[in-house]
Amino acid sequence: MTRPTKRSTSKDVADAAGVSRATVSFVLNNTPGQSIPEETRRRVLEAAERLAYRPHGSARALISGRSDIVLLSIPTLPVQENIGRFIEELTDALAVHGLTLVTYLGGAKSRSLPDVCATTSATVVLGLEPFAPATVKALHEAGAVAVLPRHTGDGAVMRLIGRLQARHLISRGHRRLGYALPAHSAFGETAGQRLQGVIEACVAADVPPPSTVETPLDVDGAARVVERWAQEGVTGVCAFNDEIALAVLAGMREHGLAAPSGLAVIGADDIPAARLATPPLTTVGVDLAGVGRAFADLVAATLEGAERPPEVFSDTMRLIERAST
Amino acid sequence: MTRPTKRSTSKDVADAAGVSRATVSFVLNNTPGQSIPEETRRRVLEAAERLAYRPHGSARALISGRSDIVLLSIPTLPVQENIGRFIEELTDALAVHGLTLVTYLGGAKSRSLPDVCATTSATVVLGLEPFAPATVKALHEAGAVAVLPRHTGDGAVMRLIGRLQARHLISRGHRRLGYALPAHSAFGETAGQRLQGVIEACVAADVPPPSTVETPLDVDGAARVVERWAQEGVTGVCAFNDEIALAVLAGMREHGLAAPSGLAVIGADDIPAARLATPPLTTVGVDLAGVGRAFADLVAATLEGAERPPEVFSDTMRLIERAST
DNA sequence: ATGAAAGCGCTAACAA
DNA sequence: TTGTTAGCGCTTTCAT
Repeated sequence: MTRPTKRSTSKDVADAAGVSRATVSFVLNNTPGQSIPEETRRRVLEAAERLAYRPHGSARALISGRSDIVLLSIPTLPVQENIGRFIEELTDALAVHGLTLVTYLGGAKSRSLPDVCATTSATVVLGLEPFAPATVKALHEAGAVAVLPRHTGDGAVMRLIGRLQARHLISRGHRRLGYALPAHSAFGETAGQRLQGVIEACVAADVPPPSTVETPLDVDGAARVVERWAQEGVTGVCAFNDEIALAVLAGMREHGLAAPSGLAVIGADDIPAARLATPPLTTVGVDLAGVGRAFADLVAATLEGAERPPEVFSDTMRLIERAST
Repeated sequence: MTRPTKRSTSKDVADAAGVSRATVSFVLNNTPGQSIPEETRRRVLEAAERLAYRPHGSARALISGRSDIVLLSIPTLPVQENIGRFIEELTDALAVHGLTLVTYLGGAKSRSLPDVCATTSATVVLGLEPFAPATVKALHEAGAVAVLPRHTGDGAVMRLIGRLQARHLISRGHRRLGYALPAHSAFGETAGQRLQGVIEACVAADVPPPSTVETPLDVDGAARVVERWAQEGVTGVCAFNDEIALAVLAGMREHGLAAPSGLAVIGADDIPAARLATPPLTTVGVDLAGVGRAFADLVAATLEGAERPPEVFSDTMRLIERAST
């Protein structure tokens, strides 16, 4: 069963079809500028099919100097349901360009990303946010042709999420806002960027900046945070994400508070549990599919040498109003 | 910036250290049976370090006939937070054996798994549940040396989850159970297996089998399901997973029912939102880290040729009792 | 229209 | 102890 069924090579196909390996290569790759008789072509194709021939990825990569592999690095924990949608869409969109996406989810003791890049022979390395310059350099030295994203405009997308949250609360008449930050920041820059967006919206509306508190994912901890906001006169809270918003809701319950009257709460990311919360959670949803497609185009453009490619990810998010605000 | 900084080769290192490529290879791989003078060894190591040399994965794979790559295939949607923990642990555990784990999240239009296996030159292909025999064959033909898991004992782990759920409810005195199945079964065999475990526990306790209903992830739909159970005299419900359990809770609220008095509810997977639900959700947690390590050992054993490797994943789950039951 | 041959970066016999 | 060499599977000139 673990029978390493000997893999068929281009030579096997050539022999089976009674031609040379070169001819096989020409046929299978549709190499332009070669006129192969229809009969030969058919024989080759048939033999390849019958032998379940698949070109050897390593050999191809070795000769062409670049593989068809795109490596997506996801640093750690925040693998939410939504990221799956994003990856799926990205996979499909990249497949159209003949690229194969695989994801590396580095654990704690895990090897460095450049190492992974080298052993997988990845041509492109993708991240959720830009890599540090030193990492970019190391990745190139490890064989990466392109490393993206480059400059997401200082987290423009993330800031936009924050702005959407705050503007909604402000438009509802809230003047004193709270911001629920993740407790143990495993979210990199993201948390700061979303918060920044909230602050920007406050400034624009001439409202004081939010009372920002790290909010743990347990009822008691969240209850203490809620209490503090109550003392400060906060009436509306933006949470870094839906999970934290759920914690805030749970903390409120401890004090007999209900949203939105006791405290208006808005989350971000639109996870499935948000719709099922009590009350249903207002949140900011992102069109992951759209982002995935845009990202794929960016990769393709970069690989083709476009020097200043689009990098447009706006128009991908919208406010989803539910009962919690 | 997309400067494809020319990658250094083993020849570069050899030149820099003033030795031959073979010597470089011996030193870097600690090839046994070679006595290299400390001085030479040092020079080679230093040169490799300075040039940021990393062996070319494709070249290695080509010559050795097998890469160090393990490909984990996750069919679709159910990428919950927890799977991230599992993957991370698996990554670390495999790294100890010198293996690199990457994940393939196939989208809709995406290429076939054997294709991905061939282009990535993966040596091992992993799935969350056993692959169909035809797929296994195709994967071997695509170059996979091992394809796992083989036979999870007909979903023994999944059945165990179901048994744990039902036994808990039964021990609480419930005699008429409900089972909340996912509405659009994107969960493959898993759903049926967990349900099977519930049925087994019912049989063992001489309780009628559960009233099984597909439960949508929205409040109204779930409310209808709850109503039906109420009519049937169901007093305790096992949900396929926590998300669905959350939906059941939401549906109950529509009828003014609270858990556990109105209906006892138990989920599975212990997602973060479970703890934050109203009331906090009793669930079955799986020690993902443990499963990850066990899986890694299985891979290593198989690669080393052990014909009937362990495949033990029991002792990895436990009941987490909270207020909903 | 097809075949022969070289070579991608690396490792491992085999020589020296 | 170190260097020379062949060859992994494939693509691609260059001859035929």
